[in-house]
Amino acid sequence: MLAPQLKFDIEKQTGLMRAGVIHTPHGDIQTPAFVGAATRATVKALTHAQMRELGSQAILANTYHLILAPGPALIAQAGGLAAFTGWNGPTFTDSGGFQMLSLTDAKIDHDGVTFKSHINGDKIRMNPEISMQAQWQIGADIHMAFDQAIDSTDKNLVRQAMERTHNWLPRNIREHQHLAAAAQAAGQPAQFLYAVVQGGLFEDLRRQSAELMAAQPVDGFGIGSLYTTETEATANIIKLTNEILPQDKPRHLLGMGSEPRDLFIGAQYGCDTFDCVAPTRQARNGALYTPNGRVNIKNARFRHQFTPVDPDCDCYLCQYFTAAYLHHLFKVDEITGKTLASIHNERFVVRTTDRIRASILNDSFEDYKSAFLAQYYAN
RNA sequence: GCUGGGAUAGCGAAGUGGUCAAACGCAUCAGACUGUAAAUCUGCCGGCUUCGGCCUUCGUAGGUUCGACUCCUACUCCCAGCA
Repeated sequence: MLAPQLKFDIEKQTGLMRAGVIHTPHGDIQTPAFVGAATRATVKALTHAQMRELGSQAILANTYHLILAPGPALIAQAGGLAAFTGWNGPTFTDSGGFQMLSLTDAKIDHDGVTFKSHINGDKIRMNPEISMQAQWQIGADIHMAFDQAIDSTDKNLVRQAMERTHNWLPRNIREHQHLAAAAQAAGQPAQFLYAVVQGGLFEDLRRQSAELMAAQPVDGFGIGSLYTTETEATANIIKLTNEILPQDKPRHLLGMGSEPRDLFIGAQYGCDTFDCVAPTRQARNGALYTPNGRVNIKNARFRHQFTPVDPDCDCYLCQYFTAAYLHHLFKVDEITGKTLASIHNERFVVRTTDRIRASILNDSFEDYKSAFLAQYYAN
């Protein structure tokens, strides 16, 4: 019995760039799409209703965090992530690999990693099998293979992380196939696996990694460990990676989207989905995206601005509230301010990605890109 | 009226002879944030500055001392207790 494949239709392709639809068991994702970061099974400060209203199509939760609480078994009991959260739409999980980079207390070895819980000091052991099992219990539509994320310019370290990721890949796949077969036999919905390309900013390592990944029996690909501000180098890496990866499977650019130009770069060079914590994190800290660049709503100049943050924005914040009001909410630290700012930023990236999609479909991507970037980065 | 205690930068509060433009917290003013240990973190925070310093400050006015936010005197105001 062959496990079902993740269905991905490409509607239009221009060079590496494409617009398509990913069909998940919980609904379709029109791509390119921005996926909301819901690390602990919620997009911070936002309800699912708000996420839907601003046009979000999918969310991404984190296996490591859900292992800590409430535990994968409980989410399985609840019927899986989509049901547990009430989101009832397409979902992704990250594998826990990023926490090898983001958490200082992570001891990495050949088999996996041991985290020391920041909550109570518990040892949390993760490896490909544990991550796959946890992700199957959590039950997102799309899983990431357990990899090692790294942010370094030291080629030896980057190579080491890449080789570790490569060594872990067959274990991810084997465990995933095993769990997929069991689920299929039990009549449960399918879940899908993306393999993650590593190699930092080194072209030869990226090629090597992409070539290995391209040959795997997986449903799609993640592109990991790109955190640099060196835009051109990043663009080049994404491009050469996607030239190697098979065209008919979706690619997810992991964690990139702190800067709107990341979305353009990603889409232009063949990525279909993106996730990033920046829109919501920065929103909570008062940084709002506008077509003319980022603004800090806490700045004194907004105290008396009785017009919207962005008069042309169609989000709930800009439709109903002034910048002066949001400024006030931030100054007195009311939670509503964080919510409104998060709606605005999330809407901004979702809308921008939607427009990128539209521009691909009607052959105006270059025009849209240059106009957007010229305005956003004018100063 | 008496007896104690106290007055330090926007606020609160350390400092009790020199290393004090003055700890620390808050506020102010800015900055950062890329598969979220992030409602977090950083800088600034008397004035001027060629960023090396220079100048003016610790209720007010005097005094002691080489040197005072720190000791003495008087005054002003605040607080507590007693009348």
